[in-house]
Amino acid sequence: MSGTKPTRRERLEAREEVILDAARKVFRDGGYAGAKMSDIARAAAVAEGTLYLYFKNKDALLEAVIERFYDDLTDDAERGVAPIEDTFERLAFLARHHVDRCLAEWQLLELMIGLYRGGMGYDYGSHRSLNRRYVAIFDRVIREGMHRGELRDDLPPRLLRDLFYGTLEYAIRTLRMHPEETPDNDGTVAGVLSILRQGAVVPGASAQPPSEAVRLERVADRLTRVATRLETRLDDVR
Amino acid sequence: MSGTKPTRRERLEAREEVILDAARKVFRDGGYAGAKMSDIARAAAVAEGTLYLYFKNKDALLEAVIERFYDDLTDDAERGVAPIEDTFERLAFLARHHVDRCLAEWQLLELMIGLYRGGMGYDYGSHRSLNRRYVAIFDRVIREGMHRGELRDDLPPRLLRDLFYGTLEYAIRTLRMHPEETPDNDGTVAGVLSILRQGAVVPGASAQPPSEAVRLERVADRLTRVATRLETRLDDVR
DNA sequence: CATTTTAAATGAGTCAAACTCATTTTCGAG
DNA sequence: CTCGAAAATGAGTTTGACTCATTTAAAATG
Repeated sequence: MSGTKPTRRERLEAREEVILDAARKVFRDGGYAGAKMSDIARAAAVAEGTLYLYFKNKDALLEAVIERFYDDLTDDAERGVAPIEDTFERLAFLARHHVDRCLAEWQLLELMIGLYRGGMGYDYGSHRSLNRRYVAIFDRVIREGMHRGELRDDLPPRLLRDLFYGTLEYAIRTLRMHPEETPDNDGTVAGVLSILRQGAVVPGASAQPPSEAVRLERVADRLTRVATRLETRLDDVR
Repeated sequence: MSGTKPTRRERLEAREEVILDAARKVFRDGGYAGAKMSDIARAAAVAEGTLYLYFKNKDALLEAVIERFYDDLTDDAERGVAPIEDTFERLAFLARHHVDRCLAEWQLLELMIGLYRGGMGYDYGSHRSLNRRYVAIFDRVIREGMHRGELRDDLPPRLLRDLFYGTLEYAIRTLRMHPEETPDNDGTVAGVLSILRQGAVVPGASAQPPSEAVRLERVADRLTRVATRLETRLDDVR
């Protein structure tokens, strides 16, 4: 790799990266209005006009930045969920992941929401597809949970999604707004899960004194999981 | 009232109202970037410079508009909750009210979120106190519900608040983003309440936990379903 | 290797919109 | 009616996004 002269295309892509990185930083700590195109150009060591060769305008540049953020978020979520078996552990991971990442770069998140500030004839399309891919991970977990009989299947997944991400993002916003209070992300995540558990779970799966009924249900859980494993194996065989 | 010549102070306040009304309209259907100060001035039948006698700058004007929106929202919520006795009916009212109002003027809502777009050294203070007053209504309902023994009191009200408003606002955003799907506000509201009900209610206070016999039957059902799944798979393989 | 052609980069210049301020208008008190 | 202060005005300034004629670098050609 080193030693080979980069092709034209490679040079262009590298420069785009540089610009995106610079823009991300400037947007992150300046906000939309605070981020001047001239600042971004300087940070990327590029002339101002050059920015417009790579991105139509300031909005398009911000959108590209957000697209990258979203992509990273999605990839990491996907990788993180993959090895986890239990539905609730999966949800716990997704919640943690979302909160941690969004807190780390919450400015970008707010910017993203702000991008779609009314009117301005904006094209939601690209954001929609990003969101769809991210949210698909959650949906898959939910669907599988329902299929395994661990989750109530009379609730639309859409509602669960709104509840899950809505609660988390609202909590993040609340948190950023009252910085004097101690964060307690764990508390938030645990709380959401607790409500989901006792609110979206097939009745009986909760703690309590482990009655015979509950034990039976746990056995059923285990059998369900075994079945899932078998199914996976069968898929492999084929 | 009519016939009396307005005092100087009254005239000033009236003019401020006019400006605020104009600004609200222009912001609402132009968005932040789309709303030009000159448009607002024209809509208020006032010179551009005059705007700056009443509001320090564009941001301050937007903030004032939002403050009014929030105030109205709060007053109506307060009035609406007052005569209702039952905790869940109160929550249902608050949810409905929030969704309806926010959908009607969602542009303002997004603008509000957007106002606090990073950096720009903005003072969250005023928004915080607005939010506090609005949210206090919800908190009161929750606290009373806990006191009456209708709600679990091991959950922090803050979490319930994040869940309630977070879910609703996320749902609203989802809705605005996918206009092809049918709205179904009722569904959303009902869903949130259902989850709250079965997730935040003291067990036994409302729906009794199912009897052991019922649970056994459910377990049997689940096992049957598992078996069916396995059989299907095996058939596929063969 | 020299030359032509084509792509990429530049930054001075344009333009639009937020904001300022010297001037004018309005209005009430004396 | 007159004067002074408060309020309003809009032409002018400033700022920052965006354009485009020109320059520079790279690739193709012979």
